[in-house]
Amino acid sequence: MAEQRIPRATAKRLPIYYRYLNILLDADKTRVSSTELSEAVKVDSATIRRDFSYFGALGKRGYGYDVPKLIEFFKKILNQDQLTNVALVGVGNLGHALLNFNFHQNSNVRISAAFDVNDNIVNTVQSGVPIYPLSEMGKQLRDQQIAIAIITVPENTAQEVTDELAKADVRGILNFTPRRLSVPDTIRVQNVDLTNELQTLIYFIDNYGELLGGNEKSQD
Amino acid sequence: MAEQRIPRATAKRLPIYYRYLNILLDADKTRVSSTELSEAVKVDSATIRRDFSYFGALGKRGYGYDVPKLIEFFKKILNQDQLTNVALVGVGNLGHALLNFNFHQNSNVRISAAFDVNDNIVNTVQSGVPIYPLSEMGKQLRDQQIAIAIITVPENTAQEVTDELAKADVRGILNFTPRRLSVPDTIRVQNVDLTNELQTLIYFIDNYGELLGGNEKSQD
DNA sequence: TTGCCGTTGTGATTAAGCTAACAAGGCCGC
DNA sequence: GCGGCCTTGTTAGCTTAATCACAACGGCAA
Repeated sequence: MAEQRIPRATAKRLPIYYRYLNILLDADKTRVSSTELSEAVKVDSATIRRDFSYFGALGKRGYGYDVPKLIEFFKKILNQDQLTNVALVGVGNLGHALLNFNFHQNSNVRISAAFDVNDNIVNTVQSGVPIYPLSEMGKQLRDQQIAIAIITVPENTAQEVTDELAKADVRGILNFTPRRLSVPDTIRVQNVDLTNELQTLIYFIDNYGELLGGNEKSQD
Repeated sequence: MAEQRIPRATAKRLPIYYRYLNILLDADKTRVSSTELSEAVKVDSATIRRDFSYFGALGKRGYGYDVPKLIEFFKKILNQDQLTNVALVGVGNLGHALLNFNFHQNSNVRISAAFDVNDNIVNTVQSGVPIYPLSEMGKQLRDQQIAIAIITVPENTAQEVTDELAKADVRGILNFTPRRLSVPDTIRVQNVDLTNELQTLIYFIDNYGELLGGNEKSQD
């Protein structure tokens, strides 16, 4: 045990666990085993037990895990006990959809400010979120203490926008553009590349075929 | 060498390489080194060389790689030399955005059919794509020989829709819902969970901090 | 209280992936 | 045509992650 760092792979699974635990609680289930969890989230039960064990002994042998207790625990771990405000940069096609996307339903996150260059929407409120001109981005981010930005701008402006975000001391970027961003190492980038996902999927289908056995394992 | 199977991690990077190579070609660069590529796509140069080497000796020592040659090669590998039609299931908020999303700009993929339950849009054409009622899904998918589906339906209908897709012999699913789907092992699932991405990003920021060194490495 | 049963937590093993480092070998200037 | 230089292709070592398998241990019934 001894307070070691959580493996990256484990960290990526935490939100998945957290969400399913909440589903269980909604269904008034107060107890769950790693095997049962495994079925629902498609992660090997041993992996789940190991993941949990990084945080100490959360379960009881012969019994399983206490759902409310786990939820309380992960809520803190995942910072879900406080609201996180994020910014959206680029209110085009995809950006608009994200404004309407209900992040708040499943998590304690909301888009609290958006930025764009389009004069038709700048200084309006879209889906409850104020749209500011891009030129005010730095100021607003600092004033509102926003540390996370989602970027859905045209590919060719992505790096430029990123540089601005860096100046405003943003700490994390969720990047929907296909560009791989250059950032200082104070910033963490998470890429969501839709075209890539599709191409990868096509590749796997054409080349891995039925082989590789049950795909219960290894989604993504 | 000897015709082995491409590692999963490599496969996921192929579309990234492919895209950047096309950017190079557009800029009339006909030659590139692994080091140069490395900077652009944020992948270690040794990893790139290794990735390429799975496909044989594509480069020339002391020279680098021939861009057009690589593109031709990857185009075939990634099935980009022929159009891939995909279906969209669920034309709500996010679904609409995907209809407008220009997959075709960066890849030879297009959404050629969409399905929904909403009578207001069923049997209309949205963004150039015909919307069919969900009840016709099986028939249309078979008639149009569509093997890949994107699902952007409400979470609680996701599994149900998936089961229908399975019956229609779909081979791949790009899943935008937070549910982890159960599928027969003829189907490959790729999950895109936006809430998860954000939560993971938040977790990393709060817990990994500046440590971990340069983040040029290990995005996603 | 006792003993069986079920499920955890974890050591050991295997698998997958990344990166450093360098010999092999082609390019290019002279 | 020759020699130095550059960049590949690959071997080896290392790191991370997944999985197996089981002893430890708490719950629960009698």
